[in-house]
Amino acid sequence: MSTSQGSTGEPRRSRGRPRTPGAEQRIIDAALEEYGEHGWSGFTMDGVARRAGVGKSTVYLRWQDKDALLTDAVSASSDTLGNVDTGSLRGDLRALAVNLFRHYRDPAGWAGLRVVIDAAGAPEQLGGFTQAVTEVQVDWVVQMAERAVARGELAADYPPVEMGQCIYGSVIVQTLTRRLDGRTLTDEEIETRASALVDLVLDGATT
Amino acid sequence: MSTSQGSTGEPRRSRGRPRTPGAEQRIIDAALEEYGEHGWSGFTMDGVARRAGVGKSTVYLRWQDKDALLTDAVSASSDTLGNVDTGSLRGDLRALAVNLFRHYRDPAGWAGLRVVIDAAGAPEQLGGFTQAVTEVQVDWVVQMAERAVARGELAADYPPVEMGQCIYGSVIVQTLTRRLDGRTLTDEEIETRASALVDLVLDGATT
Amino acid sequence: MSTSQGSTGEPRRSRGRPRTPGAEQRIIDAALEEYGEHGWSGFTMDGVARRAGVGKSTVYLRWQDKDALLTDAVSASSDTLGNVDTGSLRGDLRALAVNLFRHYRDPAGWAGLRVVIDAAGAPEQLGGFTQAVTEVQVDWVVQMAERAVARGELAADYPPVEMGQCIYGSVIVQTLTRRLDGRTLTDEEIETRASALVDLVLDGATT
Amino acid sequence: MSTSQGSTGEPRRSRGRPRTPGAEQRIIDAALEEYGEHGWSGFTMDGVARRAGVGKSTVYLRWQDKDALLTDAVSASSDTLGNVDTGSLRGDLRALAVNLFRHYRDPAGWAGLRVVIDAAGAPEQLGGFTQAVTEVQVDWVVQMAERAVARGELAADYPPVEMGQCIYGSVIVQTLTRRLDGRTLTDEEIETRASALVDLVLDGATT
DNA sequence: AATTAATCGAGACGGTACGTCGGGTCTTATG
DNA sequence: CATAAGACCCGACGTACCGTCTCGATTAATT
Repeated sequence: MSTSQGSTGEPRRSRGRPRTPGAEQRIIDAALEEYGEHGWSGFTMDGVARRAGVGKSTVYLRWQDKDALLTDAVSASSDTLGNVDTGSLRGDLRALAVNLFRHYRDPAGWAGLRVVIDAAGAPEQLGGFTQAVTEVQVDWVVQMAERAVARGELAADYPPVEMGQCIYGSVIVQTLTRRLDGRTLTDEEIETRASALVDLVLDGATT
Repeated sequence: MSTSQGSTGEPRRSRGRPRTPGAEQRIIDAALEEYGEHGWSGFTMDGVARRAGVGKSTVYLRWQDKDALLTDAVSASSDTLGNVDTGSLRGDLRALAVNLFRHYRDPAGWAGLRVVIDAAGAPEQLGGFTQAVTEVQVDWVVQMAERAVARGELAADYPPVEMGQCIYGSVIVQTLTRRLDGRTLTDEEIETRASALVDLVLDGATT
Repeated sequence: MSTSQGSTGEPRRSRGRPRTPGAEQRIIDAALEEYGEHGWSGFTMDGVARRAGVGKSTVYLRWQDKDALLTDAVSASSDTLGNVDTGSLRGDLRALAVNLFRHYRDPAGWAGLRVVIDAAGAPEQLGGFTQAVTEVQVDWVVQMAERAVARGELAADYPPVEMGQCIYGSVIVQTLTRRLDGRTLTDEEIETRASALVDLVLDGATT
Repeated sequence: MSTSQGSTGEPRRSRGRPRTPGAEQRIIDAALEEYGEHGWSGFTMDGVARRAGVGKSTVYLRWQDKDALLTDAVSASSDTLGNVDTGSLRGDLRALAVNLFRHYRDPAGWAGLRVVIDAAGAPEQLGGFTQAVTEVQVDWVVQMAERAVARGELAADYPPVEMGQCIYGSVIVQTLTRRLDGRTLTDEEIETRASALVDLVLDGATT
């Protein structure tokens, strides 16, 4: 997901001094912390560099600009949200919803949402990123649904994409609403809401 | 929704030169156009003032800062989204979903979403606004559901807030995804998706 | 000599807010002080702006870059060096030499010399400036010599430009040499050296 | 004159890879060319290293910093300026003046002047260098004068230092002025000016 | 009619952050 | 070991924008 290097396991060593190993991660961590503390306006490249104990040029050597850094920092923390397999569709969806609630509860996850919105507003520049974040998350639901179909829990012709969108979107809206009064959801609330959400999506409102 | 003055139809004339009548609207239009063309990073107050043919002080006389202007410009276009009454719950929800899709399809509505995200990230500053935008939209669903309960379409104990969150959120996620490849949804697609979404919410996935 | 405005007494008022009157001078003073304290490497635009109590944009609104500011600041302090008229050629030249010695003794004057050297190295960019500083100073000697010719002190056909170059140059070289051991010339030394210099130029070495 | 190592012809071989033979000279040449083309502001160590086809560390291995490199590059070409003996004082001085004119005409010599100015501005760091360049040059005049005294051309009590300063300084000022219009002196002009200068210094203006 | 006061366009102002660049140091793989 | 390459930290550069301010010029409502 990183902008800075291809994932091809190229063992080729370049000539000069190699890039400091820990720097990448230290910068990303610093970026998330800075964003969490100061919000978007107050998120400074100088601040990130200082907190990471790194020169600004070291940051700009790896990321093109502020957006690219935040983008990368943010997508690093949303990779494993959907890696669940509880044996039942309802269980899988509940676990996913809980993970999503927790992810968007903390500033890093929230920052990701901000970046996604930006990216969608300027798709020619950041298009690839949003795909990585958004569609991947919807995809997990598709995989869960396929397992459910294989188990006979779900009709084969049911399009699961809409379910994913509902769950993903509902979590966002609820987090949005909940952040307004300055507080965030407790773990118990998250469990309750996740169950209600999944029940609605699976059983419908008119049952 | 304007920040600058109460809506009380006060006919009282102040002493000095009255504010130029068209200015308010010209500025809002300019703001939406600038945002639509350049996105957030590229949306500058100087740019808005120049495009509106107005001095910067004229803008700052009416809005406190950049956020307030964008907020106002944006929320002016989202007031009537839920004013529908088709006689059936399914029809109401479909109409609402269609309106939401259309709203978030153009840059003005999209900008609103960004402002909401920002506001939620800094609730102490912009909290009031997000309430106006977010909860109001969910509220419409509540009213629709109440009418449906009165008509006997829906069980009285069913909590409609989740339905609103699902619909609202799903539209957001779908718009997000759709903006990625540089194109937006056609009206036909919107109709199809709105129906599918409402069916899912009303009937559930496991029917 | 200022880069920022023509000297034509144009009473025409421009439209916006007029430039703060004292700013120009405050910035120049700050520049000379900063240069005097920290030298060239250590002479910072941020430092100048801060010391002058002024934003950086205010500085860059008036001067194109660092060089232009230092150039202007420096040439402002060398305008009256040759305004002397003692009644005799020898007296005039002595007064000029004393003034030059004193001028190059303090950091502001010295900075001017550096700028002149730079300018001569890149004449396409700063050519006009060096003329203002260098040739004007030589010119003073020409005027002194003309007065001397009118008084009958000097042969009419004697080219005075060489005299000016000798005096100007000798002061530079002596100041150069003297700054090496970390100390500068006292006023008495200046008087002595000025006399010796003028005597040499007027009477020659082989008298 | 190199900063990096004594000139003692030590035939002792050190242990590792020997220094690339041509590097020293290639770097010096590159430095002079870079200075000649871009002037002081535009003279960068990266540029020198690249032009010399050498790593930056190779440069810093031999010279302590930018000043040291330029200093060295520059002083290599000013060693033999005063090695003249024509048999008469007037002839010696003329030859010296001609050499000086020629020296300061090309960028290398000019760069030396710039370095001298810098050095005088920060004597604690570069003091030794300026002495080497400045006083040595004045010294030549002293030696010429001593020979002249021995020949009976000059009164024994006449202080020759002032003569040297006059000649040295006048050449600088004239070169300064001449570089302004983008052109430099021709050899004929140099001869003429050298003669006029020496005549002034030897015979005085009031003869 | 004269006065008063709010608003207007324009643009300078003090700040702050941007992304770039250069200096001088450090750390590798390669001779 | 020395070298070449180039990443590293630092800090200044010149630019852009924010939100404020100060002008002269309008434009009513009030004297």
